[in-house]
Amino acid sequence: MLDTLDRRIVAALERDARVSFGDLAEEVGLSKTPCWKRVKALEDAGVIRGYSTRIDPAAIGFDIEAFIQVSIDFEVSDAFEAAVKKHPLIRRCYATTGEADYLLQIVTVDMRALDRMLRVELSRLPGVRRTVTSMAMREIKGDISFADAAAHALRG
Amino acid sequence: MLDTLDRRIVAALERDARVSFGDLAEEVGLSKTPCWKRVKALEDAGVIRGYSTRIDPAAIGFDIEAFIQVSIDFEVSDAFEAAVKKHPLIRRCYATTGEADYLLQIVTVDMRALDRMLRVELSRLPGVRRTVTSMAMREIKGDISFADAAAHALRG
DNA sequence: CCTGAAATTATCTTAAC
DNA sequence: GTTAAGATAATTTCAGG
Repeated sequence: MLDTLDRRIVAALERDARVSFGDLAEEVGLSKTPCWKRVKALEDAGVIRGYSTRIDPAAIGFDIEAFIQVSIDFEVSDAFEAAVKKHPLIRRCYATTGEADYLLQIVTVDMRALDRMLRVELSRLPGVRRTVTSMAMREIKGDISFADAAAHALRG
Repeated sequence: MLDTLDRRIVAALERDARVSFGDLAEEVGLSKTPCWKRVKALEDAGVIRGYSTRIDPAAIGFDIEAFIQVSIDFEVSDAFEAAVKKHPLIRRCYATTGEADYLLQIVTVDMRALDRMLRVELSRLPGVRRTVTSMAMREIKGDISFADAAAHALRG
């Protein structure tokens, strides 16, 4: 699995995906060449899936976030999942155990748009039987460092 | 708000945060300098919060993901939230409306670690009264393009 | 598997238009 | 907004520990 140096590299890249190899190497205590090689190896191994940009939803007008538990007819689960992937306001979706079949996280600009999203768009996705909505009032924690998680898992 | 070019820039940066300004400019139909200026402006405006690396949890051994609805004593909500922020296995946390007070997303390496996480660690966080756990069996959709979401919100 | 240096190529950033 | 140019950085290669 990841050794200490890999975890340092991953942690640094999670913090700032655009750090230069020079700075990254210095930060993790390597010289540039092996640092570069490790990053490439992590990319090839699929540990690093890509580099992305964190956008502030509120800064572009998405003031409403909500979680929606969705129960469906499983005969049309493929069509449901395809529709979920296509819908721009559905931020994340997981198939879950428990009372509902899926957990969705969505964004909208306001309550009016949330109403429209639930009443008009979501309810008409393939197979949707029942939805239970919970508003996200505040984000306490956005995304963890998987490098820190890995270090914790090793210890504990 | 964001104009068409800004949205194209954001969409491209969400796909690949390490794209060169040369390629980015070509992709969005600008020359390098105005493209670079727009990116800086988006950073200064807080639209771009930073650049991060997508890690595959499964590739580093985190085979279990779960959502946990947590109800707490609100007198100790600050301590609870501080503990959540510190815990490496808590991936995300939102304060929510509904039956529970918070929704947590956690990762663990296996079921044994999940049991430990729930029974030993989570239950001992400040103020925790009740937890309801749901396993994430499969990720249907990871993270949206906020640029696409913004374009959708404008249209509809 | 590491270091260090050197050469090439690409990219960033600023300045002038 | 464009084009152009100097400063920086990325990437590859190689000799050596």
